[in-house]
Amino acid sequence: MVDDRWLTVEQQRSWRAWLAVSALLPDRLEHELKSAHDLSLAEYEILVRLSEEPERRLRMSELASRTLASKSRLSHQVSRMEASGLVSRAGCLEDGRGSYAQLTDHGWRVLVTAAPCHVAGVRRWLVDALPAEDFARLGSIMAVVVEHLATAESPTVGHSG
Amino acid sequence: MVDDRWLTVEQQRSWRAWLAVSALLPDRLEHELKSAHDLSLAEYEILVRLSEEPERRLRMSELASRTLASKSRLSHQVSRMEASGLVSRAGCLEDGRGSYAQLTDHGWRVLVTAAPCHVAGVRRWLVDALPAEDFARLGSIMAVVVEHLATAESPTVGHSG
DNA sequence: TAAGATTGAAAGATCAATCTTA
DNA sequence: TAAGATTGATCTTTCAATCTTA
Repeated sequence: MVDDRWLTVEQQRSWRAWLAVSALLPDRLEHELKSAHDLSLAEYEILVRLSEEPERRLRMSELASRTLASKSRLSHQVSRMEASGLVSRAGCLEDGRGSYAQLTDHGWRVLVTAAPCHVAGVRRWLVDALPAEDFARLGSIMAVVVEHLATAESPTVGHSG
Repeated sequence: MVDDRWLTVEQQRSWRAWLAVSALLPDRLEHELKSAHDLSLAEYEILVRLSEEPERRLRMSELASRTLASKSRLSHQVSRMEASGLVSRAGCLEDGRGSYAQLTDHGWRVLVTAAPCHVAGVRRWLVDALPAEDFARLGSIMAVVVEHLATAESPTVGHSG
Protein backbone atom coordinates (compact mmCIF):
# COMPACT_ATOMS: atom_id res chain seq x y z
CA MET A 1 0.00 0.00 0.00
CA VAL A 2 0.81 3.59 -0.32
CA ASP A 3 0.12 5.16 3.01
CA ASP A 4 2.25 5.64 6.10
CA ARG A 5 -0.60 4.95 8.43
CA TRP A 6 -1.07 1.37 7.34
CA LEU A 7 -1.02 -1.79 9.42
CA THR A 8 2.10 -3.82 10.00
CA VAL A 9 2.41 -7.01 7.98
CA GLU A 10 1.53 -8.99 11.07
CA GLN A 11 -1.51 -6.85 11.85
CA GLN A 12 -2.67 -7.15 8.31
CA ARG A 13 -2.38 -10.91 8.46
CA SER A 14 -4.54 -10.90 11.58
CA TRP A 15 -7.08 -8.59 10.01
CA ARG A 16 -7.38 -10.75 6.92
CA ALA A 17 -7.76 -13.88 8.99
CA TRP A 18 -10.59 -12.13 10.79
CA LEU A 19 -12.18 -11.20 7.45
CA ALA A 20 -11.89 -14.77 6.24
CA VAL A 21 -13.54 -16.29 9.30
CA SER A 22 -16.32 -13.76 9.33
CA ALA A 23 -17.07 -14.58 5.69
CA LEU A 24 -16.63 -18.35 5.80
CA LEU A 25 -18.14 -19.29 9.14
CA PRO A 26 -21.65 -17.81 8.68
CA ASP A 27 -21.67 -19.23 5.18
CA ARG A 28 -20.93 -22.71 6.43
CA LEU A 29 -23.49 -22.52 9.21
CA GLU A 30 -26.10 -21.11 6.89
CA HIS A 31 -25.66 -23.86 4.31
CA GLU A 32 -25.86 -26.59 6.93
CA LEU A 33 -29.00 -25.16 8.45
CA LYS A 34 -30.54 -24.43 5.07
CA SER A 35 -29.94 -27.81 3.53
CA ALA A 36 -30.99 -29.81 6.59
CA HIS A 37 -33.86 -27.65 7.86
CA ASP A 38 -34.62 -25.07 5.19
CA LEU A 39 -33.87 -22.30 7.65
CA SER A 40 -31.64 -19.26 7.21
CA LEU A 41 -29.34 -18.04 9.96
CA ALA A 42 -31.42 -14.88 10.26
CA GLU A 43 -34.58 -16.92 10.77
CA TYR A 44 -32.83 -19.13 13.28
CA GLU A 45 -31.64 -16.16 15.33
CA ILE A 46 -35.14 -14.78 15.47
CA LEU A 47 -36.60 -18.11 16.57
CA VAL A 48 -33.96 -18.37 19.31
CA ARG A 49 -34.58 -14.89 20.66
CA LEU A 50 -38.33 -15.39 20.78
CA SER A 51 -37.98 -18.83 22.35
CA GLU A 52 -36.09 -17.33 25.26
CA GLU A 53 -38.98 -15.12 26.31
CA PRO A 54 -41.54 -16.34 28.86
CA GLU A 55 -44.41 -15.92 26.40
CA ARG A 56 -42.27 -16.57 23.37
CA ARG A 57 -42.86 -13.10 22.02
CA LEU A 58 -41.01 -9.80 21.81
CA ARG A 59 -41.72 -6.29 20.65
CA MET A 60 -40.48 -5.71 17.12
CA SER A 61 -38.02 -3.00 18.09
CA GLU A 62 -36.62 -5.08 20.94
CA LEU A 63 -36.23 -8.07 18.64
CA ALA A 64 -34.50 -5.85 16.10
CA SER A 65 -32.02 -4.61 18.65
CA ARG A 66 -31.29 -8.10 19.99
CA THR A 67 -30.70 -9.56 16.54
CA LEU A 68 -28.78 -6.45 15.52
CA ALA A 69 -31.03 -5.92 12.53
CA SER A 70 -32.54 -2.67 11.30
CA LYS A 71 -36.23 -2.19 11.95
CA SER A 72 -36.90 -2.32 8.26
CA ARG A 73 -34.97 -5.53 7.75
CA LEU A 74 -36.64 -7.18 10.70
CA SER A 75 -40.06 -6.12 9.55
CA HIS A 76 -39.54 -7.67 6.11
CA GLN A 77 -37.99 -10.77 7.64
CA VAL A 78 -40.87 -11.28 10.06
CA SER A 79 -43.36 -10.85 7.21
CA ARG A 80 -41.69 -13.69 5.34
CA MET A 81 -41.63 -15.84 8.47
CA GLU A 82 -45.27 -15.07 9.07
CA ALA A 83 -45.99 -16.32 5.58
CA SER A 84 -44.19 -19.57 6.32
CA GLY A 85 -45.95 -19.94 9.66
CA LEU A 86 -42.92 -19.64 11.95
CA VAL A 87 -44.14 -16.53 13.76
CA SER A 88 -47.24 -14.40 13.97
CA ARG A 89 -47.76 -10.74 14.71
CA ALA A 90 -49.93 -9.34 17.44
CA GLY A 91 -50.88 -5.82 18.42
CA CYS A 92 -49.65 -4.35 21.68
CA LEU A 93 -52.06 -3.34 24.44
CA GLU A 94 -49.66 -1.19 26.46
CA ASP A 95 -48.66 0.91 23.47
CA GLY A 96 -50.94 1.29 20.49
CA ARG A 97 -48.01 1.94 18.18
CA GLY A 98 -46.20 -1.24 19.08
CA SER A 99 -46.46 -4.80 17.87
CA TYR A 100 -45.27 -8.19 18.98
CA ALA A 101 -43.63 -10.99 17.06
CA GLN A 102 -44.91 -14.23 18.53
CA LEU A 103 -43.33 -17.64 18.07
CA THR A 104 -45.93 -20.10 16.77
CA ASP A 105 -46.09 -23.74 17.85
CA HIS A 106 -44.80 -24.64 14.44
CA GLY A 107 -41.93 -22.19 14.83
CA TRP A 108 -41.08 -23.71 18.21
CA ARG A 109 -41.02 -27.22 16.78
CA VAL A 110 -38.85 -26.14 13.87
CA LEU A 111 -36.43 -24.51 16.28
CA VAL A 112 -36.25 -27.56 18.54
CA THR A 113 -35.63 -29.74 15.51
CA ALA A 114 -33.00 -27.50 13.96
CA ALA A 115 -31.09 -26.45 17.07
CA PRO A 116 -28.89 -29.56 17.39
CA CYS A 117 -27.72 -29.10 13.82
CA HIS A 118 -26.81 -25.48 14.40
CA VAL A 119 -25.11 -26.13 17.71
CA ALA A 120 -23.14 -28.98 16.18
CA GLY A 121 -21.99 -26.57 13.48
CA VAL A 122 -20.91 -23.90 15.94
CA ARG A 123 -19.04 -26.57 17.90
CA ARG A 124 -17.49 -28.17 14.89
CA TRP A 125 -16.32 -25.05 13.13
CA LEU A 126 -15.41 -22.85 16.05
CA VAL A 127 -15.70 -24.06 19.62
CA ASP A 128 -14.09 -27.47 19.15
CA ALA A 129 -11.68 -26.22 16.52
CA LEU A 130 -9.81 -24.43 19.30
CA PRO A 131 -8.32 -25.30 22.68
CA ALA A 132 -10.97 -24.40 25.27
CA GLU A 133 -8.76 -21.68 26.62
CA ASP A 134 -8.45 -20.02 23.22
CA PHE A 135 -12.18 -20.05 22.64
CA ALA A 136 -12.70 -18.44 26.02
CA ARG A 137 -10.06 -15.88 25.19
CA LEU A 138 -11.75 -15.17 21.90
CA GLY A 139 -14.97 -14.58 23.79
CA SER A 140 -13.49 -12.06 26.15
CA ILE A 141 -11.71 -10.25 23.35
CA MET A 142 -14.98 -10.02 21.43
CA ALA A 143 -16.71 -8.69 24.52
CA VAL A 144 -14.22 -5.84 24.72
CA VAL A 145 -14.72 -4.99 21.05
CA VAL A 146 -18.52 -5.08 21.33
CA GLU A 147 -18.35 -2.76 24.28
CA HIS A 148 -16.12 -0.40 22.35
CA LEU A 149 -18.39 -0.46 19.30
CA ALA A 150 -21.45 0.17 21.41
CA THR A 151 -19.89 2.91 23.51
CA ALA A 152 -17.40 4.99 21.55
CA GLU A 153 -18.45 7.85 19.35
CA SER A 154 -18.02 7.45 15.65
CA PRO A 155 -15.76 10.35 14.62
CA THR A 156 -16.93 12.72 11.93
CA VAL A 157 -15.28 11.33 8.87
CA GLY A 158 -13.54 13.84 6.68
CA HIS A 159 -14.18 13.81 2.96
CA SER A 160 -10.99 14.14 1.00
CA GLY A 161 -12.25 13.62 -2.57
CA MET B 1 -32.85 -24.16 25.34
CA VAL B 2 -34.11 -27.64 25.16
CA ASP B 3 -31.23 -29.79 24.15
CA ASP B 4 -28.52 -31.56 26.12
CA ARG B 5 -25.91 -30.90 23.53
CA TRP B 6 -26.01 -27.15 23.98
CA LEU B 7 -23.21 -24.77 24.84
CA THR B 8 -22.36 -23.79 28.40
CA VAL B 9 -23.53 -20.37 29.51
CA GLU B 10 -19.99 -19.10 29.17
CA GLN B 11 -19.55 -20.55 25.68
CA GLN B 12 -22.82 -19.06 24.62
CA ARG B 13 -21.76 -15.66 25.87
CA SER B 14 -18.61 -15.95 23.80
CA TRP B 15 -20.51 -17.07 20.74
CA ARG B 16 -22.93 -14.17 21.00
CA ALA B 17 -20.12 -11.69 21.45
CA TRP B 18 -18.62 -13.09 18.26
CA LEU B 19 -21.95 -12.69 16.47
CA ALA B 20 -22.26 -9.12 17.66
CA VAL B 21 -18.82 -8.09 16.48
CA SER B 22 -19.21 -9.76 13.15
CA ALA B 23 -22.46 -7.87 12.61
CA LEU B 24 -21.45 -4.49 14.01
CA LEU B 25 -17.90 -4.10 12.80
CA PRO B 26 -18.45 -4.50 9.03
CA ASP B 27 -21.48 -2.26 9.35
CA ARG B 28 -19.47 0.48 10.99
CA LEU B 29 -16.64 0.22 8.48
CA GLU B 30 -19.06 0.14 5.58
CA HIS B 31 -20.89 3.27 6.70
CA GLU B 32 -17.68 5.19 7.25
CA LEU B 33 -16.34 4.25 3.83
CA LYS B 34 -19.68 4.83 2.14
CA SER B 35 -20.37 8.23 3.60
CA ALA B 36 -16.85 9.58 3.11
CA HIS B 37 -15.95 7.95 -0.19
CA ASP B 38 -19.11 6.41 -1.63
CA LEU B 39 -17.46 3.00 -1.62
CA SER B 40 -18.81 -0.28 -0.25
CA LEU B 41 -16.62 -2.69 1.66
CA ALA B 42 -16.95 -5.21 -1.17
CA GLU B 43 -15.74 -2.64 -3.69
CA TYR B 44 -12.89 -1.67 -1.40
CA GLU B 45 -11.72 -5.27 -1.01
CA ILE B 46 -11.68 -5.71 -4.77
CA LEU B 47 -9.70 -2.51 -5.30
CA VAL B 48 -7.18 -3.63 -2.67
CA ARG B 49 -6.68 -7.07 -4.18
CA LEU B 50 -6.19 -5.68 -7.65
CA SER B 51 -3.84 -2.98 -6.40
CA GLU B 52 -1.54 -5.60 -4.96
CA GLU B 53 -0.86 -7.21 -8.32
CA PRO B 54 2.10 -6.09 -10.46
CA GLU B 55 -0.17 -5.13 -13.36
CA ARG B 56 -3.10 -4.26 -11.14
CA ARG B 57 -5.22 -6.99 -12.62
CA LEU B 58 -6.36 -10.48 -11.70
CA ARG B 59 -8.30 -13.28 -13.32
CA MET B 60 -11.95 -13.25 -12.27
CA SER B 61 -11.84 -16.63 -10.61
CA GLU B 62 -8.68 -15.78 -8.70
CA LEU B 63 -10.19 -12.50 -7.56
CA ALA B 64 -13.31 -14.36 -6.48
CA SER B 65 -11.34 -16.79 -4.40
CA ARG B 66 -9.23 -14.07 -2.77
CA THR B 67 -12.23 -11.97 -1.85
CA LEU B 68 -14.14 -15.09 -0.79
CA ALA B 69 -16.98 -14.25 -3.13
CA SER B 70 -18.86 -16.58 -5.44
CA LYS B 71 -18.11 -16.27 -9.14
CA SER B 72 -21.59 -15.02 -9.74
CA ARG B 73 -21.42 -12.39 -7.05
CA LEU B 74 -18.05 -11.19 -8.22
CA SER B 75 -19.20 -11.02 -11.81
CA HIS B 76 -22.18 -8.84 -10.90
CA GLN B 77 -20.03 -6.72 -8.61
CA VAL B 78 -17.37 -6.15 -11.25
CA SER B 79 -20.03 -5.19 -13.77
CA ARG B 80 -21.26 -2.48 -11.41
CA MET B 81 -17.71 -1.30 -10.79
CA GLU B 82 -17.06 -1.24 -14.50
CA ALA B 83 -20.09 0.99 -14.89
CA SER B 84 -18.70 3.39 -12.29
CA GLY B 85 -15.25 3.30 -13.88
CA LEU B 86 -13.32 1.68 -11.03
CA VAL B 87 -12.25 -1.37 -13.01
CA SER B 88 -12.34 -2.62 -16.56
CA ARG B 89 -12.51 -6.09 -18.03
CA ALA B 90 -10.03 -7.54 -20.47
CA GLY B 91 -9.89 -10.83 -22.32
CA CYS B 92 -7.22 -13.37 -21.48
CA LEU B 93 -4.61 -14.38 -24.07
CA GLU B 94 -3.39 -17.54 -22.30
CA ASP B 95 -6.88 -18.97 -21.91
CA GLY B 96 -9.69 -17.94 -24.22
CA ARG B 97 -12.29 -18.71 -21.59
CA GLY B 98 -10.75 -16.46 -18.99
CA SER B 99 -11.02 -12.77 -18.32
CA TYR B 100 -9.20 -10.19 -16.25
CA ALA B 101 -10.48 -7.52 -13.94
CA GLN B 102 -8.17 -4.55 -14.31
CA LEU B 103 -7.89 -1.64 -11.91
CA THR B 104 -8.34 1.65 -13.79
CA ASP B 105 -6.39 4.79 -13.00
CA HIS B 106 -9.56 6.19 -11.53
CA GLY B 107 -9.97 3.06 -9.38
CA TRP B 108 -6.42 3.42 -8.16
CA ARG B 109 -6.93 7.04 -7.21
CA VAL B 110 -10.16 6.24 -5.41
CA LEU B 111 -8.40 3.48 -3.46
CA VAL B 112 -5.49 5.70 -2.49
CA THR B 113 -7.92 8.36 -1.36
CA ALA B 114 -10.15 6.01 0.61
CA ALA B 115 -7.56 3.74 2.20
CA PRO B 116 -6.62 6.03 5.12
CA CYS B 117 -10.27 6.22 6.12
CA HIS B 118 -10.66 2.47 6.07
CA VAL B 119 -7.42 1.80 7.90
CA ALA B 120 -8.34 4.36 10.52
CA GLY B 121 -11.63 2.53 11.00
CA VAL B 122 -9.99 -0.85 11.36
CA ARG B 123 -7.59 0.65 13.88
CA ARG B 124 -10.18 2.55 15.77
CA TRP B 125 -12.75 -0.21 16.08
CA LEU B 126 -10.54 -3.24 16.40
CA VAL B 127 -6.77 -2.96 16.46
CA ASP B 128 -6.48 -0.07 18.89
CA ALA B 129 -9.50 -1.15 20.90
CA LEU B 130 -7.39 -4.01 22.25
CA PRO B 131 -4.03 -4.44 23.92
CA ALA B 132 -1.57 -5.29 21.13
CA GLU B 133 -1.09 -8.73 22.57
CA ASP B 134 -4.81 -9.48 22.43
CA PHE B 135 -5.10 -8.36 18.84
CA ALA B 136 -2.18 -10.62 17.93
CA ARG B 137 -3.81 -13.45 19.82
CA LEU B 138 -7.06 -12.85 17.98
CA GLY B 139 -5.15 -13.08 14.73
CA SER B 140 -3.59 -16.42 15.52
CA ILE B 141 -6.89 -17.82 16.75
CA MET B 142 -8.56 -16.72 13.53
CA ALA B 143 -5.78 -18.33 11.52
CA VAL B 144 -6.47 -21.67 13.20
CA VAL B 145 -10.18 -21.39 12.47
CA VAL B 146 -9.63 -20.42 8.83
CA GLU B 147 -7.37 -23.40 8.41
CA HIS B 148 -9.97 -25.66 9.95
CA LEU B 149 -12.75 -24.26 7.76
CA ALA B 150 -10.65 -24.64 4.65
CA THR B 151 -9.42 -28.12 5.46
CA ALA B 152 -11.99 -30.17 7.32
CA GLU B 153 -14.75 -32.03 5.57
CA SER B 154 -18.28 -30.81 6.08
CA PRO B 155 -20.16 -33.79 7.51
CA THR B 156 -23.28 -35.04 5.74
CA VAL B 157 -26.02 -33.36 7.69
CA GLY B 158 -28.87 -35.58 8.80
CA HIS B 159 -32.39 -34.42 8.14
CA SER B 160 -34.61 -35.02 11.12
CA GLY B 161 -37.82 -33.23 10.04
C1' DT C 1 -42.75 16.32 17.24
C1' DA C 2 -41.09 12.08 18.07
C1' DA C 3 -41.31 6.88 18.56
C1' DG C 4 -42.79 2.30 16.85
C1' DA C 5 -43.38 0.12 12.95
C1' DT C 6 -44.33 -0.84 8.04
C1' DT C 7 -43.92 -0.11 3.01
C1' DG C 8 -42.19 0.14 -1.87
C1' DA C 9 -38.44 0.95 -4.75
C1' DA C 10 -33.67 0.28 -5.57
C1' DA C 11 -29.38 -2.13 -4.75
C1' DG C 12 -27.13 -6.38 -3.70
C1' DA C 13 -26.69 -11.55 -3.16
C1' DT C 14 -27.94 -16.23 -4.51
C1' DC C 15 -29.29 -19.92 -7.52
C1' DA C 16 -29.84 -22.42 -11.50
C1' DA C 17 -29.12 -22.15 -16.22
C1' DT C 18 -26.24 -20.86 -20.16
C1' DC C 19 -22.40 -19.75 -23.20
C1' DT C 20 -17.74 -20.38 -24.79
C1' DT C 21 -13.37 -22.48 -25.03
C1' DA C 22 -10.19 -26.40 -23.20
C1' DT D 1 -17.26 -33.30 -20.55
C1' DA D 2 -15.42 -29.88 -17.63
C1' DA D 3 -13.61 -25.12 -16.43
C1' DG D 4 -14.00 -20.01 -16.65
C1' DA D 5 -17.19 -16.80 -16.64
C1' DT D 6 -21.65 -14.48 -17.32
C1' DT D 7 -26.72 -13.97 -17.15
C1' DG D 8 -31.57 -13.51 -15.59
C1' DA D 9 -34.81 -14.60 -12.12
C1' DT D 10 -35.60 -14.57 -7.42
C1' DC D 11 -34.77 -13.48 -2.75
C1' DT D 12 -32.84 -10.28 0.75
C1' DT D 13 -31.20 -5.88 2.37
C1' DT D 14 -31.14 -0.98 2.40
C1' DC D 15 -32.96 3.60 1.96
C1' DA D 16 -36.22 7.05 2.17
C1' DA D 17 -40.93 7.92 2.79
C1' DT D 18 -45.11 7.00 5.22
C1' DC D 19 -48.59 5.81 8.64
C1' DT D 20 -50.29 5.69 13.34
C1' DT D 21 -50.27 6.63 18.12
C1' DA D 22 -47.75 9.00 22.22
